Amino acid sequence: MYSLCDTIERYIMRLIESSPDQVVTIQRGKLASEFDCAPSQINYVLATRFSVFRGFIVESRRGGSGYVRIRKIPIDRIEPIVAYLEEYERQLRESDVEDLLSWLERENFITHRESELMKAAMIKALEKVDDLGIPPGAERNQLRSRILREMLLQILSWGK
Amino acid sequence: MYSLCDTIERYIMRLIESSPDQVVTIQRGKLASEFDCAPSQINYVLATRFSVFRGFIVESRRGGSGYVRIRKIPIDRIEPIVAYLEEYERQLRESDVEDLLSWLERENFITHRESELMKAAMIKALEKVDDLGIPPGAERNQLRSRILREMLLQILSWGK
DNA sequence: TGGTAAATGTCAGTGATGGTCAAAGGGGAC
DNA sequence: GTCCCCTTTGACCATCACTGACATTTACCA
Repeated sequence: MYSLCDTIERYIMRLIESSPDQVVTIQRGKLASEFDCAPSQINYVLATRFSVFRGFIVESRRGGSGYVRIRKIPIDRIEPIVAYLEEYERQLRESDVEDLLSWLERENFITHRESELMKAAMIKALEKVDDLGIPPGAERNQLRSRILREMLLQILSWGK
Repeated sequence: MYSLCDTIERYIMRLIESSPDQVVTIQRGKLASEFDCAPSQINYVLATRFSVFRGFIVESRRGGSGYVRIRKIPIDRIEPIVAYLEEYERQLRESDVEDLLSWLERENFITHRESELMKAAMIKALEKVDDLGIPPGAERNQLRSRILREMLLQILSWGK
């Protein structure tokens, strides 16, 4: 039932976890031929599974001796996250929210239950509010951001 | 006389019961062709027989290697929440929210932190959303109600 | 200096899933 | 027979995985 995408994700994740610095450097072409897939498939995995909202930073270099480096972001303070969110407020999609929450959960800022609660408020509750005059799109994403912002500030006040 | 709906229900139920974790993962298309019916029939079965109110959680993923996962949840003493949920579908003032949350907390349905999170989403976040075209009053109360509803459903799925 | 080989990035397109909703179908109570 | 509620279907939509053509960047060497 696992897709190739899932398999590659778990492979990279294992590499990172077994690294002392939570960093791994790979070569896109080599990895692609190991898994017998198109090189761009690796980019897809990186984009969907190792995004900033999931707590990773991906750097790369092209050309001769090029590489892709995936780094797990260490967080011990949550303020930078709030700042980051305020900067990108207008572009916060549902999937970004989900990714961020699972990151916060993984880092023990919030419990699984708290994550589920927040998801309910920011995703489920906003799925069908057209009748309240809140159509899908920018406006709804902004409302979502407001709710997230307040909840994060609440979490911030707890400390870790 | 069993309907197709009943047959599929019992089939899924057997799968769940014979699973150690009370979880089963299926593919909508495959199941539909096994029972030689429209795929949406599966959705109907899920919606009518495996709802939260009957003690199940259904997750799914679309696209290639998509799936539908049905999980049985332990439910215990959740009737008061359901009752509240159905009664207060309409509108909720801030004070209503406060009252409900302190009750839920007192009854150990939620923790203090969870209560604070919910307050952040339903009170603080909705204090200044005029610029998003959501003026104070009925409309905002309805939005608050939607958020509460989804969060309560989430709590309900946890049991106690 | 400039050209070439070797990497990675981007993006739109395709196929495979599952979701939604309105409308048709069917069986029992009366 | 009629009505009503539950079932069942089909058309259409949304999402996800994956690919391939093409673009961009870099190192190295003549």
